[in-house]
Amino acid sequence: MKFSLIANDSKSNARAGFIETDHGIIETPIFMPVGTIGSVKAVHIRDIKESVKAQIILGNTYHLYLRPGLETLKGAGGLHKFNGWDRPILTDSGGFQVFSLAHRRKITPEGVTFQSHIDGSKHLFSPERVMDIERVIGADIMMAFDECPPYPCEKDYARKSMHITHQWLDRCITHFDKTEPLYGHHQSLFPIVQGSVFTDLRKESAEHIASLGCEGNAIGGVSVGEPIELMYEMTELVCGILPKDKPRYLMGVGTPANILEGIGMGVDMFDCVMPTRNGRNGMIFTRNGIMNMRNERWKNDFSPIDSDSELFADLEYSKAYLRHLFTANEILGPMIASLHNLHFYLWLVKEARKHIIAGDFTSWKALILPTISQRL
RNA sequence: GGGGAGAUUCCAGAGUGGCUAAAUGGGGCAGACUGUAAAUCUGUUGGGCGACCUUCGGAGGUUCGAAUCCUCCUCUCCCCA
Repeated sequence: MKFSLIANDSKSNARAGFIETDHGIIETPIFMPVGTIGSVKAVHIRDIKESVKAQIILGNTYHLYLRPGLETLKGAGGLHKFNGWDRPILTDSGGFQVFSLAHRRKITPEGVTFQSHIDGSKHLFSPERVMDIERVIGADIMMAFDECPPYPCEKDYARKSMHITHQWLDRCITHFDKTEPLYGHHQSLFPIVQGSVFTDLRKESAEHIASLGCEGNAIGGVSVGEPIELMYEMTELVCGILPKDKPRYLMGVGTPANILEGIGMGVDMFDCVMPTRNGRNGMIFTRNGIMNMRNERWKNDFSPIDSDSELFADLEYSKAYLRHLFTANEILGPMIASLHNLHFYLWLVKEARKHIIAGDFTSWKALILPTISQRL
């Protein structure tokens, strides 16, 4: 994997570049659609490629390990072959499930024991095991196994959790170095900065991560319910410490506004379930603001969903029709909204990249931010 | 013609003397959602800011008090001829 920077914004820390992987180039800053179980929910892979124009998608180690399972993934020849996505894939390690499935897991120094949410069976996720699974999945970018602590969280706990994450990281790196890719393409390992909302812990974690010389670095433990100001504060602090010549990935973020702010701080990669999950729940993001498509106000609005968009669905379907699909609980509603939101997110980061290169990112961001954040 | 069942708030459907503006669904309206246990979850749904006012097919009655008991009326459904 190779990361190259082609432009730096003069008024902010935003930068534009590209990542070269064996499955193709990723232009940064980039948004990565989330495809937890090997599917970006409600959207065809073909549409992810041709309409959304995504350059990399996510998969999740925990979910894919439980279902379909390693035998199937190995039999398919890895996730790329299994789901038909031939571009880069990043897999989250299951660290987020340590947080989101907190009531059915137990953390020990060895790793985390999960009780499957599917059939109740017990599974040990150790750093070594997670590396093995991510090798089987075959992701171009493998995330280290971490603990994502909740918010709020006591500082003592945050410190302990961070140290466990660092220890696990050592074991991840050791095991990663000992193992080989299974399908002939290069895989990279990204470590994750933790430290909750405590500046000294974040600093310590970021410095530790920065010293390891990995191919890219991630900021985790954000967007878990903390005030947005704290998320920004932590992101800015950590970006100032992580190496400039490696991609920075802000995990789980976020709203369109969060992403633009993150880009301004020097983040290169984002992922979030928001465009798909909120889309399935009737919320769509546009360059003119945010709409709840279930609201009565769209009932007789026969104008296109988004006349500024180039997406076929945005032009061919009306707001009234999309509202009808949602109120009728018709599956096409979530499909259109998910497609639309992903297309918008990818448009947003592409536009940001364009303005970084053109040198007017900061003024463009200031101009667009209030508009895309408003409720319609 | 004979016998039986029933009419409840937008709909379906509980409730059978006071704790009932009335369970529960559905529908409607609104909100939440940030490395996905999510096509999920939450709130609200007679009027009024309020002490209160108007509601359970219609009219009358019993009672301190009725959607709930009685009388008549109107309408609906089922079974037998």
